[in-house]
Amino acid sequence: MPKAETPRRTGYHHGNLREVLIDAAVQLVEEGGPDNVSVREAAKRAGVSPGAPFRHFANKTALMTAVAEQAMSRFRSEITNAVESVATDDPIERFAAVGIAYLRWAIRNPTHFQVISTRSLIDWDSSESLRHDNEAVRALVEGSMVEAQRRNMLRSNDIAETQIAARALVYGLARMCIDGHFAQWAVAGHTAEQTAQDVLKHFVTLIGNDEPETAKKANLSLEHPD
Amino acid sequence: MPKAETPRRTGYHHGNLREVLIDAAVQLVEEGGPDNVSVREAAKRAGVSPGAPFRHFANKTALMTAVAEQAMSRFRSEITNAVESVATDDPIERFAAVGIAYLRWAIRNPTHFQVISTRSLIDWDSSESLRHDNEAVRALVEGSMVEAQRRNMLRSNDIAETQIAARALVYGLARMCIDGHFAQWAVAGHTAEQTAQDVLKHFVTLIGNDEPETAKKANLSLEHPD
DNA sequence: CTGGAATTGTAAACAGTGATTACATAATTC
DNA sequence: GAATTATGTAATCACTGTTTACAATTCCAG
Repeated sequence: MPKAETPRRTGYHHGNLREVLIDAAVQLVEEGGPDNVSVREAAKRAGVSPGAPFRHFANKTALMTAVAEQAMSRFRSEITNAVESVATDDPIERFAAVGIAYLRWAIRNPTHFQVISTRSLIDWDSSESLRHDNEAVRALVEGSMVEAQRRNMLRSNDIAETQIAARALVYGLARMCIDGHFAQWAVAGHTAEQTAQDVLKHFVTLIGNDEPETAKKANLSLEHPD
Repeated sequence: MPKAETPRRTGYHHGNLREVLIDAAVQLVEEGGPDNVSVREAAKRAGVSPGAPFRHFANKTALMTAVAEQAMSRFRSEITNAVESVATDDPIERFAAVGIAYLRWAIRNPTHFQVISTRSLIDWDSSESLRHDNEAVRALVEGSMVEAQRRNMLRSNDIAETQIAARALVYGLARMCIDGHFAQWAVAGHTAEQTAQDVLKHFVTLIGNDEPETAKKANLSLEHPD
């Protein structure tokens, strides 16, 4: 990732400070998680005095919210791209694609996922863009769910509950990974990402109307998931 | 809750400082979440100098770990009590009881649930008691799962994946509540706790071998769960 | 008992934090 | 070109976790 932080105009005024501060904060998040971010360090990396950031962000939370907006935008892109590049129009497969892309991004960008999902770090309500991107993902899930029901592909007709269950499952898997509840998984030969995908697919067959394929006896040799 | 903080021996030595500090930290967690805890404030409330706590805890994380141990112990108690007071020996009902007790505790003690589930706050690996209590809950789930499979009550034979899905679902529901992903739920007439329970029961019927009761059309009128 | 050792408190300091204020400089606009 | 506005600096405040040197207390062996 080439940093877009060429401080074009040199001199007293930075000319680009807002974006450079966000970039610095992103970098700090990547280096050591959300707790590693400090306004002062971001200012230092931008080559500016400790008070300068407060001309562009009301407080630290506002800076973190800007970081979250950027992360959320990429998160959404990855998911929408994934579901658009799915060949079939089978709604359940499309739903699975959303979940897989979701988990993939969360597990590969754990610190950023933490930023967008931990509401105490950011000012969720004040950000139009955050709500908008989040709603887009939610609508994607709901759309495939409704279509699946229309085609009578679901086991239960209560798609509201199925949908919440789906979101909770995916969110739970993602957070269990980033919160470190899965220490043993990698050891067992499967990566966290692979395991999470398997569990998601398992769930997808559970909600489906078809009888599940005669249960694979290969027990995945997952021993003691936390 | 009567505080157990009568500083028995007055004078230079406190005599009870370790426990009083934990109590103060617990109080601070209840007042404003984990971020509201500061070692100095805990010391002040214990009537002691800012450096004193470090005679009993190597660092702030160690103090938070002690808080987590207390919370985890109560969390486990509530769950084991709930499952023991379940009349039937139906393993699926017992499994559901675990999940319901889990969600009940998490939603009613959100800040403490945050402490025990956010690994960056505590030193999970160093605490025998945390791992022990956690393992007890996990074993409870696994036990009912294995028994359910033995009685051929499960739709899938892959109980490893079903079990992880169950944990992820419950953890996801709990965290979505405490992370504030459910703002609208309470508005819709149902409490978060009730909704989470419904979704859990929905999941339980999904993993079961029986055909689900002809889908309740009452759509819960949940509009836009985040 | 007594006296040294271990325990557990204090006081002061350090570096780091978010945030505010008064002020200076640069860019913008009339 | 002058006034206004935007955006930087420097200094400062209150607060944080943590460490250090020191003092008071308790404990245990002789």
